[in-house]
Amino acid sequence: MLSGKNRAKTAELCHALADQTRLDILDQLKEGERCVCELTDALQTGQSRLSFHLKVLKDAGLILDRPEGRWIYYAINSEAVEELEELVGSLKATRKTVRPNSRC
Amino acid sequence: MLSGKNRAKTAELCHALADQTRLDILDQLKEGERCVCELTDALQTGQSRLSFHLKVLKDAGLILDRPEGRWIYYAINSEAVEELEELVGSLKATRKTVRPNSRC
DNA sequence: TTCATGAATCAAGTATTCTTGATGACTGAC
DNA sequence: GTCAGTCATCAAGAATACTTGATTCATGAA
Repeated sequence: MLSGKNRAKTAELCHALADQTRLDILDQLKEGERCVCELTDALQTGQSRLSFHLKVLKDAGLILDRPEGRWIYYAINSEAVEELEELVGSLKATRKTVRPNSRC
Repeated sequence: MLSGKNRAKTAELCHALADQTRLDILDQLKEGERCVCELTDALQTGQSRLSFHLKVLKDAGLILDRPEGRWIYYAINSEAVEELEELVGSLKATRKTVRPNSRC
C-alpha cells in the first residue's frame, strides 16, 4: 500500500525511477549485474554523472552493490521491486462506487 | 517494459508518484472520485497547491478529470496503473546469470 | 446582470535536483 | 614504494520543481 508511515519511502522509490538515465541503468541491470565502467560504456556518459545516479538508486534501495577488487558491481534489488509491486497493486484496488461524503 | 521510445513517458509517470502529497491524493482517489474541495478538506492544504499537484498527476495520465457543474471530479486512471504494472513486471525479470561482456 | 463559489493559472521566491570538472580514496600490478 | 585504473565525492552553477498569494475563468443561483 502507498499509505501509512512509509509514504516517504514510497516517494523516494518512485523518485529514483523518475529519470531517464536511471531507467537506462536499470534496463542494463535487468540483464545481470554490471560495473560502473561497463555502464559508462553502454550508456555513453560521464563517470561522475553515472555515479551520482547509481547513488540515487542505491539510496532508494533499488539496487545493490558488490565490491570485487577494484570494481563495484551493481544489481537490481528484488526486494525493492516487490515493494513497487505492492504500491501498484494498491492503486489497482480502485473502487468505482458512489462517493458517500461529498460535502462541497 | 521500461525500454523503447516511451522511456520519457515512464519517467514522467514515476515522477508523478514521487511526491508525498500526490501519493496522499491517490490514496484518497483509491476510495473513488473526489472533487478538489473534498481533497483540500481531507488533506488540509491550500487549493492552489492541490491544483498544482493534480495537474502533475493529470499530465502524467495517472488521473482523469470529469467536470460536473462547477465541480471537477478526479479519479485514478486504470490504464496508467496498467502501464506501471508493466514497468514493475519488466524489473522483475532480472536474470542472475554471469555477465557475458565484462570488458573493463 | 450581478454575485458567490470551485477551480485553474500566473508570478515570484524558495528549495531541490542534475551536470560538470576536479579531487581523493582504494585496489592491484609493477 | 610508485603508478594506473576504478569509482566516490565535492563544489559551483544550471535547470527543475514546489509553494504561496493574487488573479482569472467558468458555473449556477439570485
